[in-house]
Amino acid sequence: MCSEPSPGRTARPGRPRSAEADAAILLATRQALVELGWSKLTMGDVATRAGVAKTTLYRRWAGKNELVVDAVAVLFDELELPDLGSLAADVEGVVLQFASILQRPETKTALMAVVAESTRDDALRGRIRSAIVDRQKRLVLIGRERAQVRGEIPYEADAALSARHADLIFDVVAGAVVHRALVSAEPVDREWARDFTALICTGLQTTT
Amino acid sequence: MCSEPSPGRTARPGRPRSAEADAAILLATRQALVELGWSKLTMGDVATRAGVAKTTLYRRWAGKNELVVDAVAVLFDELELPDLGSLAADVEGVVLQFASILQRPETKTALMAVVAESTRDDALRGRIRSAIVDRQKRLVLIGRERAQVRGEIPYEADAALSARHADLIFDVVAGAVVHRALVSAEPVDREWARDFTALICTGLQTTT
Amino acid sequence: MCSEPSPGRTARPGRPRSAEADAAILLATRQALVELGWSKLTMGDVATRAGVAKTTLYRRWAGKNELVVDAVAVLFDELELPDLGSLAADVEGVVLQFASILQRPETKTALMAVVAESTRDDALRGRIRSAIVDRQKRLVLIGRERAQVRGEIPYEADAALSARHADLIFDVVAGAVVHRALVSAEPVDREWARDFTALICTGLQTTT
Amino acid sequence: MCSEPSPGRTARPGRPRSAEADAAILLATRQALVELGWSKLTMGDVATRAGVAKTTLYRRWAGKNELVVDAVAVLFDELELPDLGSLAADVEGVVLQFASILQRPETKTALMAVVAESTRDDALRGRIRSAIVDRQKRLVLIGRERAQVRGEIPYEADAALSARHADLIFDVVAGAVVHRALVSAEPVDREWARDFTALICTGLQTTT
DNA sequence: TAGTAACCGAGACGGTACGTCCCGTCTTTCC
DNA sequence: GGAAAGACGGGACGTACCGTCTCGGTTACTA
Repeated sequence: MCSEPSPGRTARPGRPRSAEADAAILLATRQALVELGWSKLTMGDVATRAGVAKTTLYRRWAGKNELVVDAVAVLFDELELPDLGSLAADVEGVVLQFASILQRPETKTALMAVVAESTRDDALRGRIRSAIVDRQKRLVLIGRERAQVRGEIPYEADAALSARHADLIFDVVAGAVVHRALVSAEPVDREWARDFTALICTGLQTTT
Repeated sequence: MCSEPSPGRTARPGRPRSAEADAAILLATRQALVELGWSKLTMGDVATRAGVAKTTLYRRWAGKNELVVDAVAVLFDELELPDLGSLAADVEGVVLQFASILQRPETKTALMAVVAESTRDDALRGRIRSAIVDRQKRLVLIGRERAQVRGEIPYEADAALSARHADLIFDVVAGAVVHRALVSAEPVDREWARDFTALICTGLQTTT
Repeated sequence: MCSEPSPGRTARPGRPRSAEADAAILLATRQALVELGWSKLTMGDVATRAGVAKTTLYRRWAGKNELVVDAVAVLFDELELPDLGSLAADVEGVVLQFASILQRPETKTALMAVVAESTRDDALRGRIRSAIVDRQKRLVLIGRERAQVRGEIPYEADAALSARHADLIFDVVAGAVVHRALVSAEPVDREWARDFTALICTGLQTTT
Repeated sequence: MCSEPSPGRTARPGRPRSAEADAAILLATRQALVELGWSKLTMGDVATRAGVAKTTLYRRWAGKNELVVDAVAVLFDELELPDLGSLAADVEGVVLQFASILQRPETKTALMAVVAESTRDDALRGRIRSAIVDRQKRLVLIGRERAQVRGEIPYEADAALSARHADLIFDVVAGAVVHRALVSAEPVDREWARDFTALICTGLQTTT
């Protein structure tokens, strides 16, 4: 979760940290996010909800940002990309899946907040990237490879170009969904997903 | 800036609010954003920088969120859409312009933060929309009409469909740029803008 | 209270209002003292109650202390000392009269407060003395002279000694009543007044 | 000082309150009273002087009134009543002792102020009574008993009457000294003490 | 089976910022 | 041209959290 100093050498002296406390804290954090939102969430309140002392909390996380990233990250583990038979169907599927996570009150209030904080905190940005962003980007890579296998989009031999293209797709898809959901504050429903897919799929199939 | 209940009835009794104070506060807010970032910015500090009492601040803005939205909003006024001769060139141009605003330290740290807050505050969302978002959406409408005149994209007779399409384009363009700049934290340079334009322009020309 | 447009003769033009304002302010001050007490009374509130601008208030009084002294002072004008036939009866009478003023909520809360302030403000002390204290001390002088005429207490030829004695009596009587009423917070009723009179009257008749 | 709910059960969980902080705060309060007086004394300033956070102050005292009562109360602990051989000498002694405390700048500015506040705050009045007033009333009881032993004043068999008489004496003595010192603002010197003693001693010896 | 080291809860600590109230002063406009 | 209305710079309020620091006590490995 946080710091595993020596994964093989689990035998540190003294009493080990309570695994239950970890789970209770993360759960309490998500509940507090739902009820209070990011800005009203406090460490002390989370500690109380989790039935834990504040010190226990600070022993594991450096602050609110880190705690919330970890608390929200697990929600992105449920992302999958079932093969729906075509590039368009896959894009539509991933858009809807991503949207369903973004609509949850805990992610809605937390995601933009930690991103905002990360603009001035490199360590936090790294944590967000590994805990949240990469979990989504994985889907782009999978879907792209699958489309190449299907022959819907061409192979790109140059690895660098290929990565650049994947990043572009990721920013376009994730950015559009986030913007629709949080800035425009309109629903990301099947209809919008279809419109969006129609807009970018021709581009996906013709560019690199 | 705040509320002008009756624009014609300017004659309220008592001493009128200082217009200089307004300007000084907004300037001080932007400076503080640059130096401290969103989370370390405090109302008291802004007041001190502006040479103004804290009460003067609270008389005009309900809190940090509202103040920052107004302080940052003016930066988006500089957005223009010169006719660069083609749809692709226009898209590329607006992407780069938008990106240049987003790269400024004051917008970078503030924009995501207020969006995050707005997920739990409808009034704030409305303020963001009118002060910032709509100022950009205007460009989409202009560019779209211009492309229709050029014959690059078809006319859409149905006004509702047309508006839906414009909203989609806006979410895709703005979302992608914001995501690239703030979440992925990679530069939105001419190269990326070209790649992005290439990706979506075919879609723009064929859909709706 | 403040503006009476009632009589029909509204007297629109002209100068007045200034004399009314004085009375309205002092009345409002007493009402505020009753409702809020000394420490919660504010200049702005008094101005509002009096239907007067704060500036009008500050033009006449330097601050809360001075205002309250003047507002409360008039209450001491009603003090009288009817000749009750004997020294003891006169003492008892003055004790009860003084007590009845002290029991009023506006004096109760204000008197000790301005005295406390006066320990660090000589001008205020002078104002209290002339506006309040001397109004009470007058009764001691009258009662003493009357008792001398009756032959209950001896004449004192030495004016300085005489003044010293009068001051002593004043401090004992006023001090005891104030202490009973405000510090011990017990009622100064007829019974207590009789006990008090019994205690000091022999002393009064034998000393100086 | 504050509340010791169960003197035997000293083992409350958590970090105990700092006794040093208590002492530092009370000392700082007295110093601030001397330098600034009651009305200019602020909680924040006291905290700073004591090298303590404002919250630490508010954790122990509800406000300025309560704090000042406790800070000043200890000064009254030095009151004693040495047997000076006669009722008159004892009265004169206690008057001078009491006066010497009242002349101190910290008591002078604070005592009347908290009494004034206590007229609208029953809890505060109780605190003043137990922390300050009762400490002095003790002396009356001692001196009275001593005089009875000496045969200077008669025994009073009725306990209720006896208590009433003691209260009366206390109000007269304390009230006169306070009034002389704080309202008349004249010195309570040996001469005044002698005059005062002469005035009331005959009464003391003949009544009740 | 005794030590010992790190854990645990509770809660006080020095701080910072909050948003409000009131101060006493200063415009501005109206009557 | 005096006074209402009300904004102004300023200071203190009492509160909420911050992240740290004792406390007394518990837990589990190690000697």
